[in-house]
Amino acid sequence: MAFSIATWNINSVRLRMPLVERFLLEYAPDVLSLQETKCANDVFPAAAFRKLGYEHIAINGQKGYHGVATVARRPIEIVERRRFCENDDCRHVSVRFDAGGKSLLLHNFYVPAGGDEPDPEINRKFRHKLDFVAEMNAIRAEHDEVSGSVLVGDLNIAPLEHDVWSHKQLLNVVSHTPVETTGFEAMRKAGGWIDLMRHGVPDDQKLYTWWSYRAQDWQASNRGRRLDHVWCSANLVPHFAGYEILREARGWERPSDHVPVIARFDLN
DNA sequence: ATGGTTGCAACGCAA
Repeated sequence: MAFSIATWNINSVRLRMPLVERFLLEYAPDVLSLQETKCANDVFPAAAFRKLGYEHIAINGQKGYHGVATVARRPIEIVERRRFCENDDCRHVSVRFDAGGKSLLLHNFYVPAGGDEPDPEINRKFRHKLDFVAEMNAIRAEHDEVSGSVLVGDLNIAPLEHDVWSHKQLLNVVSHTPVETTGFEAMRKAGGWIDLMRHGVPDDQKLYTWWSYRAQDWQASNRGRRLDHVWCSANLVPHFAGYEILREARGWERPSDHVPVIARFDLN
């Protein structure tokens, strides 16, 4: 049984609902996790998702900032909206659903961006980001014979050298500093998570999911970063059937600065 | 070396 999970930082779900519709109609993932929905739960465009066949919706939103949502064609059970760093930011929602005889736990994360100054002593947003990633150590890739875990989202860190357009030039830029990338990879491994976007892909192959709005021509300069991720528990790796970074979506009208990533699995 | 853009919401802040 084939199924697919997509993740996309949409940068305002209400503003970009036409792009979401286009994406769902063309690619029809079974499950879609969104980040930066930027709206409170009572104004989330649930009716539009239902009309597109995504009748099962788990949201954790707030007015104006952050916010995550997972929508699905199949029934999903909301598991948790976890708080991190003892504040009320809406940055996580987890759901459980059945797929091909297995019960899957799907975490959807929006990790703090961290501001511009990569010094936790003078930049509280960077401190918050480091603390948030440290707290993610509690999120483990739980699995047994009948269950598995997937973690997706905008994690706002590009961990490997070729996850950015220039390793050297970004070493002191928030998202690729050694303190971030080291803590990030340690957290991932401690949790038992597999980085599926690098599974079977050479480490020296460039992978980007985000291109800044500030470039004059994002396509020509191609100064991207891999900020969006798909992880899973080890027992799902044999069922992984490949993935796609939807680069073209960066060129759609009024785009998000992130593009969707679609991961495919085959169970049974 | 610097500044470049976008969204929210209604000013500057977050990204």
